[in-house]
Amino acid sequence: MSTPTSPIARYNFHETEARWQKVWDERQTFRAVMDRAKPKYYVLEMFPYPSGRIHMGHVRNYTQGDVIARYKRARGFNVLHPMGWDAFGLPAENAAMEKKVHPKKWTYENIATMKTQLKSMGLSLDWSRELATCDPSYYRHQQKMFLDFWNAGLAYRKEAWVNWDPVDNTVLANEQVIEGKGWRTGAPVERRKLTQWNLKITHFADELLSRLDTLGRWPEKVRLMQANWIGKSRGARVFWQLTDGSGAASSKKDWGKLEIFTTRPDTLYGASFMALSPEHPLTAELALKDPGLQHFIAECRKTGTAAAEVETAEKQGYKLPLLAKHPLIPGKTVQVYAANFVLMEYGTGAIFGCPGHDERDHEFAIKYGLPILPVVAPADADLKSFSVAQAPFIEDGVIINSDFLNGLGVEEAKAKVIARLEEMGVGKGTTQYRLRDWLVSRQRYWGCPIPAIHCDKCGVVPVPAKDLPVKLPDDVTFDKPGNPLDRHPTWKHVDCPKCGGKGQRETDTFDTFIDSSWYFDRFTSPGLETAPFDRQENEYWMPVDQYIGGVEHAILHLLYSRFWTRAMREVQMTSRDEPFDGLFTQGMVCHETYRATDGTWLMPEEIERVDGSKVVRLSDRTPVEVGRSEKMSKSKKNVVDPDQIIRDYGADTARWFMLSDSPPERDLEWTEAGVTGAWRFQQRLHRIATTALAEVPPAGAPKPAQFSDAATALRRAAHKTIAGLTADIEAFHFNKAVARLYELASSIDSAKAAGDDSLKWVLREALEIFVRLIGPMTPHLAEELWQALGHRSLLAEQPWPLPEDALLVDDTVTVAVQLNGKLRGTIALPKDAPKEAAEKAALVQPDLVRGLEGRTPKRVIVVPNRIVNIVV
RNA sequence: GCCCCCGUGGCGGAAUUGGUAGACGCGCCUGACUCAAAAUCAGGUUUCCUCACGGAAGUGUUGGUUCGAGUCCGACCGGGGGCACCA
Repeated sequence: MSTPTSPIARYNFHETEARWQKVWDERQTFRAVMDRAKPKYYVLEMFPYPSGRIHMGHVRNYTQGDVIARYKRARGFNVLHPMGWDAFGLPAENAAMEKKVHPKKWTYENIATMKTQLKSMGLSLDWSRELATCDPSYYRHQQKMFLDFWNAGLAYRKEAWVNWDPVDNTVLANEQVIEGKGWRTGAPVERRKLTQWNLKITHFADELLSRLDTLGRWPEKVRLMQANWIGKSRGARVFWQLTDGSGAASSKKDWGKLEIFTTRPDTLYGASFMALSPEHPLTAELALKDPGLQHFIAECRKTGTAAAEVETAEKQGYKLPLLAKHPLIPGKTVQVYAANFVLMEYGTGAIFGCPGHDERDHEFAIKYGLPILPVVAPADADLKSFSVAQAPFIEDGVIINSDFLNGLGVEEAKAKVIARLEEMGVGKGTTQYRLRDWLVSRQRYWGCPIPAIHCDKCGVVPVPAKDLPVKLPDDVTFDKPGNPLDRHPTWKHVDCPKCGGKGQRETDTFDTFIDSSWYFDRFTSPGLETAPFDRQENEYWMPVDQYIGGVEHAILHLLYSRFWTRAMREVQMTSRDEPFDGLFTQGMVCHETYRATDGTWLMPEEIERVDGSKVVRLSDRTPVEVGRSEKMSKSKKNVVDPDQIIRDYGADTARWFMLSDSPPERDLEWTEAGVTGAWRFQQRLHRIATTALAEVPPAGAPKPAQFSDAATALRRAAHKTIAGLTADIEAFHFNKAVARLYELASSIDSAKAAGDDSLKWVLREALEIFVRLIGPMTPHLAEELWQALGHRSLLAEQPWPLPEDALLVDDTVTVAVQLNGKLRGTIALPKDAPKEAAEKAALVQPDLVRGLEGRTPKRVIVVPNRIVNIVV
């Protein structure tokens, strides 16, 4: 990579960028102070994990946020734009094991490095509010909130089958298992039965779902993903009386009622079997005396949860010595099975099988030779030939073979059967959610300690508030796998706060997603020791007006944060429901991949393009295979270091490139050509401005009474750019904003003022507008030019320019003339010319006349200021 | 399997409510400057026919609605994302 240089390139970005960063810093330009007289605007980008160095994804994310922050500041808002560190997490522990460096040291060193890097980008951040989640002054409040939630019944311990990541040696929340694999390690998760801490996110399931509709400034896609994740289903619980089906006449045991959940109570008359989850308590009870069942349960457990395995896994059942009495058909009983496809975590862990109208039940019934009765038929079906023997019918239709439901539609039948079940006391209409409670225990060291103490006598006891924070011990070892806290010689041994007897600290730590579920609240009062935040400050600044981050957090982080806010509301810490008013999800930064002949991946700087198309390896000139553009990742080496780009081209160039061309929500391809293009434009701008400056009148020169045509044209261009660009920034159309700025730059560049004094004045006006408009995007260059224009103030503190409305509309418009909808030519008309005039002018347009070939128009359609269509 | 999004020049992408398709940038071509190169500046650049004027076709394919479709509707093809034995 080489820096393009030229004798004309006088703009020294190195010196300039450092100088203005220092000025902003010293003058605390971006410090946010509560001021009720001013409207506030809270801009936040998802805070980084301090992994070592910033990457291009950060550069893109923070550039976008900074454009908004600087723009809103110019619009008169009191802007809060803070930065912090999502500092707990496994990579720190992995580094400890691999590099023998303490996680704390590793983390804080990374923070220092990355802070320097972020500062070199010239971001308008209020660094006085910086926080790190691994700091006890942060997590003490988190521990306190957890105790409050616990007290309010929102946190609890439960033994359950959980997802275990065998590589990271910890449990994972449901949201952290992607296609049956751990979200970080990609290792297939294992099932383990453990007692773990959970947060009751399901308590808010309905609200988390219904409130999505009110998040108007969130991407539709994210709301949809959350809605699917919460997964609301309407249906019924139905109670089936169990009886002994073993054939033993003497058995008198009362097996009680089996509760099942179904979304299709309308198909109850088609029931042919019952199925229990292998993990269902009743299955376990029966297994005690049945080695065959024990074996079956063990086999089911072996099958992984990976998508591929589940897809191919055959339906397996184990016949239990039980029959279930049909709640609606007197005298009818069906066989009860344990079945591998029934999930314990959903509904009641038990189902009724209706093979006629469910694919899984159908497959099961075929395998075990169970009856398949149709109870729903298509409205137009011939009932004599209609059959579900080959395949289930799962669409809407008309109920048949179902007594009092016959003839009804599916939805009507559902309502009617639920009413009947409730009447008879054998069922109940219910709503079921797919969402599970949030499992927050992690068997790891580098996280926030869970403030609980286990006592043999008192059970699990909360750590008293006065003893917070429960600090992580520093003296831990990483020489063995497992949780260093658990094997620490002294840390966990404490007295029970309740009885004073011997107790043991909880050695699990919190899921780090808790840390990021309230940091935006902490930014409103970062130094406060007595509480997570000051209520007044919090109510002034929150909610976040614009949140920006990757779509990969569409469910995890965003859903957890929405939950945490509600949990805080439940314990009267806030009255707010939602933390993020506006959300924008930015695309990834991609780059081509390169492979050497031996198959190894190559870094972009290890290759060279020859003759435009051929690519060779720099070191030995061997050919290189160019792969498609993919997300920058260390494993494929297609990464470009932001530091190097900023060093070679400057922060403004990096920022400008990030905003150009690609719409911000889409993936961006990083190319060398694109960067040099952005760099050249910075140089060109500086040249255009300094050249024009030689001609323009001084700042504050009186406005001319009259403008020449050329001057008016440039004024129009400049003022239209203000209006267009303002709308573009509001709509996150940064690529279009950039295109407008290119156009205005060209207009300024081509304006030749020689002898035209009004144009000279306009040249200054246009330059001033231009410099203000690029301020949010390339702040250093803008500040430099602002000063060159003769201002002593800081551009960062200047208001946004407003367009003169009169200059936004043209006197004449170009109207297209069409013949049968095809363009023939154009005519110039005064704006808002009457329809008759437009029609008259169009009918004599030469290209149209030729196209008409003497035919008479049948009809003429006139769209004012746009089009005249002549139909023959 | 279910749900959702997207297909526009060589490339990234523009295109209010249906109303002049290809803004702007990159790349490429030609020219100017230069001993030369780089940089810079000027012009050109959807395809086909034509010296030109001009004309024809054209937004994944296909059918439809309309005076008029990149935009709306149907079917299909291709790419991407989410969920996934959720009863």
